[in-house]
Amino acid sequence: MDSPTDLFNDSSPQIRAFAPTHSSTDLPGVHSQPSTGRPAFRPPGFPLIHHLLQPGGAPRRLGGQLNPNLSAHRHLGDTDLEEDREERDEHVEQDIEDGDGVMEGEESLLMVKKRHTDAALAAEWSQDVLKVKRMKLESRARDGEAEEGGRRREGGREGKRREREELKEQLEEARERLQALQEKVWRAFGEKNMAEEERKKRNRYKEGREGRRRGVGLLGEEEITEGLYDEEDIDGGEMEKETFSFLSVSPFDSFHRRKEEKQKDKERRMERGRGDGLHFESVMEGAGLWLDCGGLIRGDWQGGIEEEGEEGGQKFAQALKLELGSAVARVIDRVLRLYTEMTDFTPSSPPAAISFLPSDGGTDGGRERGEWMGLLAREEEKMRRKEEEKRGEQDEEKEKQLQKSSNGNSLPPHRSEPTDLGMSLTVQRSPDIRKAHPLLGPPLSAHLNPSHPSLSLHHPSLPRPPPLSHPPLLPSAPQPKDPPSSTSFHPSSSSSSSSSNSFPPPPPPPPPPPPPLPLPLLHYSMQQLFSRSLHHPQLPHLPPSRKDYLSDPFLEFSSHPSSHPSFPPLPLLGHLDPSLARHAHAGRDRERGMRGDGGIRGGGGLDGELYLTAGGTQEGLSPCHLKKAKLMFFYTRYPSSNTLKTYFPDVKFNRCVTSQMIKWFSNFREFFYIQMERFARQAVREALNREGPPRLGRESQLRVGRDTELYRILNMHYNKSNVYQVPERFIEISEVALREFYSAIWTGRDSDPCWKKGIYKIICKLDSPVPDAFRLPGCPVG
DNA sequence: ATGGCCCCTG
DNA sequence: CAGGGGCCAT
Repeated sequence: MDSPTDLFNDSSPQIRAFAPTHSSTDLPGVHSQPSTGRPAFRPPGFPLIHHLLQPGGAPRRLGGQLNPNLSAHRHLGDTDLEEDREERDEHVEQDIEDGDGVMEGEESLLMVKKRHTDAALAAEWSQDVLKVKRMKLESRARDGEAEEGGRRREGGREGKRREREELKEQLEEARERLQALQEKVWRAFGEKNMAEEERKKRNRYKEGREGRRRGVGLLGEEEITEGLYDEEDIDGGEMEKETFSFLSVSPFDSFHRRKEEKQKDKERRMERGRGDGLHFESVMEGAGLWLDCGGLIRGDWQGGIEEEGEEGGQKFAQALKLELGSAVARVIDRVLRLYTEMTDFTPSSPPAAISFLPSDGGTDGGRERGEWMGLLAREEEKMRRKEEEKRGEQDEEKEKQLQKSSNGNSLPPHRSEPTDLGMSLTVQRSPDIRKAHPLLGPPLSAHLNPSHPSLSLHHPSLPRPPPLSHPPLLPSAPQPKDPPSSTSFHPSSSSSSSSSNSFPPPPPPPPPPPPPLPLPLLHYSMQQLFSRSLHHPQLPHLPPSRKDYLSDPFLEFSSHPSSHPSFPPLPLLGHLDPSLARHAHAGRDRERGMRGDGGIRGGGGLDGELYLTAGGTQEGLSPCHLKKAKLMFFYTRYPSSNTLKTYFPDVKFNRCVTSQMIKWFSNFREFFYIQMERFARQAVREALNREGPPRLGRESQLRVGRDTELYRILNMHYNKSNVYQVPERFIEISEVALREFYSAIWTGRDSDPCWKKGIYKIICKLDSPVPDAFRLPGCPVG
């Protein structure tokens, strides 16, 4: 996984160390492998915090008297960590051999762990830190004394022993505290939700920092050591490792016998040293020594192995602790910086970075991740805060959108299609057959024919000006139909003409009717608003994108050989009506968004339908897809499943979806043929009623001009919003179907139960290619 | 047996 | 427009 930790090479070992894997190699005995050429008492690579994270872990062999509690918590370490550590500090290992290092490790552990405790624990922890610091000071003083004692052996044996005992007591106390903290941590982890955890972590972190600062007041060298590693990440990493090794108990496991001896010796010395006062001089000496611990600890530690190895180890451990504390902080800061930089560069949800953060307070995983979380508490917090902010913003936006969409749902319903159909049907029954059926009457054809050429010339798409340059042209464009002429001869002029007038002119089109599906509408509204909010600011920059996503495909489409330019460019639509423009923009935005994976996307539609989808493709079909399918029906009445897949790239096709879409087209055809049959029968009746030779005006009458009722009905059904120009090809095919039906009815073939199949075959062959614009996801037009 | 289509119904 | 039944081809 790509995490900022990868950028920080020195940190990676620790990350691995936190891995929950426990292998037999973690056993104490395995740690000292001859191949490594390391001393047998080489400390294991147990992460400092590991045992904290695994409270229930199987206790290992007791690691000697010094760390009974710790050993109880001991858990198998991580082989990787061990390996990494093998390549590094040896002095640490030796120092760990001395049990005194455990305390230091515990402190570090606490420092890390404190981030997982709640505020109260944090306070407690601060106290602990102070206490440990004091212990450090004391031990330092003792160390100094010990060094001096090395020179003047004769004195202070008893004092030493006393010191040791004190140290031991303190250590025990620290361990107890640690245990308590650990328990609290577990409880907190189990009970608190993530938000609380994060908040508390922040508080804890603050407190920890404060505690550290306070500690600095006592131990000035901490600051200095921090400075040491300010520029040296490697050193910091080493220090981190050392810290972890301090916690590890394996040295005790491996050499518990030796430790016992040492412990006894220590106690003896402690008792000895008790009598000796702590000299400030020695303290300073020790401090000075620790100042150099970054690089010289080794020698110091080597000295520690000797008679006073415990003391030296203690000193070393303390120094290490100090440096580790600061180094860890540095590491964290550095990682944080790196991480924040990364996140800054990828503001839109850096998955990798986020993934590395255990954002979800998982129980088990959270524990294991917890260590690293602790180390990276700061980064994590920042990241989480960022994420939270992002989420909060998104949620806010979603809520807003939902609200808006809910408001949008309350849009007034618009004229329903059944009304038109019903009107046409009533017209059909009207006594004036000529009016009701423009296809039949000679006067109708006479009127229609002359009007047609002019109508075709008026197609707005043909002389379409550059989208943005000539908005004024739009109003006249969409519907070439001439209202007066149509009304003059159109059947049921009163009702149908009014209705026909209402649908053709897009310039001030009535608000599109809300789709019958409330849920999709909701999604749509949200999506639409989302798109709008996202891209409205981009409107000034639209020209290029518009060209990429809209104009080009539609120009292609317009120049399609099989069809006249029937799809007005979206920019034009935008000028036609703000609402249409909005739809167009939404659709375009959607299309753009759909191309990307993972983005919120959905089918946005003219009638306002969008689906929020999680993946790159949509599981279900949205009203937008239905609309698109209807528009596609203008070109293909019998699309294959492959065709559908080609033109619905944003749909994740499965059996259900495919069958549903096939069913759509089946329904489209059904409606289409029903209308054809109906008008064909009407024409037949009219022709019969005319008493004249039906052939006379049949060819001219059986046509589907843009000014005919049949056209209006079809347009209403497949292009309800009338945003698209119905392809001329579709009109031609409609005429073919109408004539076929008329012919079949006229000749009485309709008596055959399968008489329609022949017509179906004919129409099936008349499918024309779908414009490439439909290959884009979403609706080609709002 | 399966899938596609048509037809009918709600 | 969806669902169910029937038919037909594979």
